[in-house]
Amino acid sequence: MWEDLPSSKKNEYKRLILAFASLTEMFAQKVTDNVEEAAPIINSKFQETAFQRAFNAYAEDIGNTSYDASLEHNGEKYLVGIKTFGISSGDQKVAQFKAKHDEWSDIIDEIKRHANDAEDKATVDSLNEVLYMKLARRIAKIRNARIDSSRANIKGFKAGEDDTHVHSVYHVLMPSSRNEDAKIYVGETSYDKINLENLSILGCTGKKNPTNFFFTDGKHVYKYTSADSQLHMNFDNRNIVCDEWNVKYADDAHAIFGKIADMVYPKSPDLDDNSNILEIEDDVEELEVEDTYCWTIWNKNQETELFSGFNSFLAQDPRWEKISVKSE
DNA sequence: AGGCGACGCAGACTTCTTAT
DNA sequence: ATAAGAAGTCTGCGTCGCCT
Repeated sequence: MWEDLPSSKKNEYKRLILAFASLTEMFAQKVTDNVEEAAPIINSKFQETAFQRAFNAYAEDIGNTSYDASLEHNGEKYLVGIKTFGISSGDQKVAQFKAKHDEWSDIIDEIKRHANDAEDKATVDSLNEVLYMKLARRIAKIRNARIDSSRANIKGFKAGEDDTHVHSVYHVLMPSSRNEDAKIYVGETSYDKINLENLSILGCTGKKNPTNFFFTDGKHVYKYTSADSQLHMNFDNRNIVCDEWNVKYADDAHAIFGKIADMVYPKSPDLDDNSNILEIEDDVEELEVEDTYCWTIWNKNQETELFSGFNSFLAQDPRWEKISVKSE
């Protein structure tokens, strides 16, 4: 998809994303002295709207659909899953099956029991191979059903089941890590149904976690973690890069936010106008005085001085002469 | 050898939407 | 109205490797 999209739109997208990233200083928690060390910030919600705006795409992430956006270009239709994660991060969550947690708990329990007797990871894997496959098939079926229903519900255009001009892709932005040159990598990989015909089990993630395991359909490597019923996918980050943007950090991100504040909440001239403030005050309901207290502030000779500790600053004011004359 | 930081995993939390 | 499910995000903790 990416290489086929018009560069003018890609540039607009890039501009928006880099604008946000340039303000990283304001979001980086741990790098205060040297901003250059920070990893560029991408906000995923911002990314979604920026993408939709730049490419005139339709927002699809309504009602828990699998795809975030859809767009059409030169007769080709794209269903797009949008993600952000660090260039050196690991597997990403792609789906969740909480509703199936109870239904699958028997299988999970059995996997655990097998693992208890096992000496090492290899034994866990071989003892559970069949169960892993059983789960993997169920996971794949549900995942595929969701993708199908999302396709059917696509609002942007009619996507026929056998339409060869419909492509589904993951479009991801991957910020560089800390202490690297600040960059954002654009990545793209296929977002297809899991191929049920070609499933193979790669084994558990570790001897201690027998209920979490890897499997593959030949196209992608998936991982299922039973505790939260989450399906993860390996995006092979470095190998799906199709573009690379250099990020420049703003000299004074703070000031930029200040300007935004001024634009959105302009200092109203009305508020500097006293009469207006009086008007506002008039709107406030008059409070009824229930009790009053007063006390005298006198000096050690029990005399009240013209200037006490509370208003002594007035004595220094050259205007006091005039004021005191007037009041007399 | 020991201390420290980076990293990755697992799982919990948040937000939104839909089902009941 | 309320609960439950889905996706997205955050965080604690263990591990590993590097530096002293």
